[in-house]
Amino acid sequence: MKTNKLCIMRLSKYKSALYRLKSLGFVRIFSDNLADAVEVTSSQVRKDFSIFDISGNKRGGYKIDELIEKINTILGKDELQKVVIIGVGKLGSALMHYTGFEKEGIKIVAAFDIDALKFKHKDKTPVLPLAELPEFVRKNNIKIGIITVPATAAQQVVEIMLPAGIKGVLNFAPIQLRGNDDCQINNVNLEVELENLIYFVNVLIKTKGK
Amino acid sequence: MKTNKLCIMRLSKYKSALYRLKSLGFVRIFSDNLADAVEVTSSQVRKDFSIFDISGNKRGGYKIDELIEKINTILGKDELQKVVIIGVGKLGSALMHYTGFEKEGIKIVAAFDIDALKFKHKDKTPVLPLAELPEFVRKNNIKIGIITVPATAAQQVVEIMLPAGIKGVLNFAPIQLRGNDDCQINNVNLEVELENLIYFVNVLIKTKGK
DNA sequence: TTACTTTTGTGATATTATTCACAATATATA
DNA sequence: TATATATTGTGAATAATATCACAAAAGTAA
Ligand SMILES: NC(=O)c1ccc[n+]([C@@H]2O[C@H](COP(=O)([O-])OP(=O)(O)OC[C@H]3O[C@@H](n4cnc5c(N)ncnc54)[C@H](O)[C@@H]3O)[C@@H](O)[C@H]2O)c1
Ligand SMILES: NC(=O)c1ccc[n+]([C@@H]2O[C@H](COP(=O)([O-])OP(=O)(O)OC[C@H]3O[C@@H](n4cnc5c(N)ncnc54)[C@H](O)[C@@H]3O)[C@@H](O)[C@H]2O)c1
Repeated sequence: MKTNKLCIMRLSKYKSALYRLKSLGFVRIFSDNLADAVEVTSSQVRKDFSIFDISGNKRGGYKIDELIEKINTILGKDELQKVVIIGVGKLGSALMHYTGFEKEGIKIVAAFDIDALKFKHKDKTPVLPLAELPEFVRKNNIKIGIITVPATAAQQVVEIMLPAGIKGVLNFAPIQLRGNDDCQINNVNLEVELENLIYFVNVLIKTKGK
Repeated sequence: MKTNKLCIMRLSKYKSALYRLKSLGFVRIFSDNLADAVEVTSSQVRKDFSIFDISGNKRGGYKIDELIEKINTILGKDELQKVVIIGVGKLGSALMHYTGFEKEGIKIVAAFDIDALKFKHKDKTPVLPLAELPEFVRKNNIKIGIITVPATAAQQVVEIMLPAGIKGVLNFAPIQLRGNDDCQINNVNLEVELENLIYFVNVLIKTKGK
């Protein structure tokens, strides 16, 4: 089964579009509609589905509920995903208090910091000393961590997370982190995102003549 | 000149690596070193440079300062980029008070909201009523906006930004926004990023046998 | 039932991105 | 100076990804 990152990202987007379409009263959907919603071609949608043996009905399209179910299974969303955050600063606390992840079955169960002023042992989502991370992660069988510490601290945080058993990291520090074969590290680099946008806006302005 | 999004993103990453290498005392650099820093192949690095007619010295590599300069020119970073934020909630204010963008020549000059409690007319980076956005954007010749409003409000915010002259949008609301030919909309969808990570972690765990 | 229409599912094809591989050449060395 | 060596720059080859295009199936209508 050939899969790639972009294809998996599209599956997420299809799902999100499906929830929206469902809430609008749709029960069945065609590859065309989904394509419009996610801004890809309809053959892209069908090809993606075909990779995962998702099939619909010729002429009848796809049943939204079944489709959501199937995509969730593929994405591994059968059970609640527990996630920890390391670094409870501006960005870390925004993410920590964001409720939008829960509807996707993602729950932030704890956060960690080295600044004693941030500790909140008794909160619903506690903020704990970084030193307690390994034990917490092992006890609660956590696989995923979000890094929102300064760039200078990020690699050293990874070195603590790996032996603790973390298998996936979403890193917001603007630095390329090194994992190992047992751990997938994805980076969200907002500086890079903004620079990219600026480049294409400049191209746009130039080609359109202001 | 053929360019694509990934290539531009790599340029940003090269630049960021170059700053780091420079601060470590390096003056010249080889495609190999950059490749390591950004985790791509050295031929990828050279190919990217070749697309933009960036050339080094056979056997002598590239001079870091010149390289940074050239990349900045390509990325359109000759002058300070002024950016506005719409939606001063948890995420919006984290971004607004983040100082890391300034070292990249990106300055958040104002933010907008509809909640009167958020307004800060006198702050260094003011928070203004959304209604004032068109005038502010025109007067200050702003081209880039960051959207951090709830998904339900995001499209309507775009409709206000487009006629005001915004040419590039970085959208954090988990919804596919529609722009037009005059405006580039890039999405940062953290739900999708997390789901993607979860997928690949599951694959990893399965293939490695726990 | 039959004819007609719509939409899927997927090989074949086209496009795009990456890597290979090596001639050209700048630098270092003796 | 000549020789050896490392590194670039880039076409050609390969790999990855997306689109095309159409037969097959399923629904609709008469
Ligand atoms: N704030 C933003 O909007 C934004 C935007 C883009 C990127 N980032 C990146 O995200 C990261 C966090 O940014 P921020 O603005 O929230 O920073 P911040 O300074 O507000 O917060 C950083 C937090 O990390 C904690 N910390 C420091 N070292 C630690 C360690 N070794 N272990 C655990 N915790 C540690 C600090 O105590 C602090 O609470 C940075 O790498 C930044 O570059 C932030
Ligand atoms: N907080 C996070 O960590 C996080 C993570 C992922 C995605 N997001 C997305 O980012 C967006 C913002 O999230 P948040 O947690 O900061 O939300 P929030 O509720 O804390 O803030 C939203 C802000 O937008 C303002 N607003 C609402 N409608 C507006 C309008 N029409 N014009 C201008 N301002 C308006 C509100 O007054 C509020 O200040 C949401 O779309 C959310 O889904 C947030």
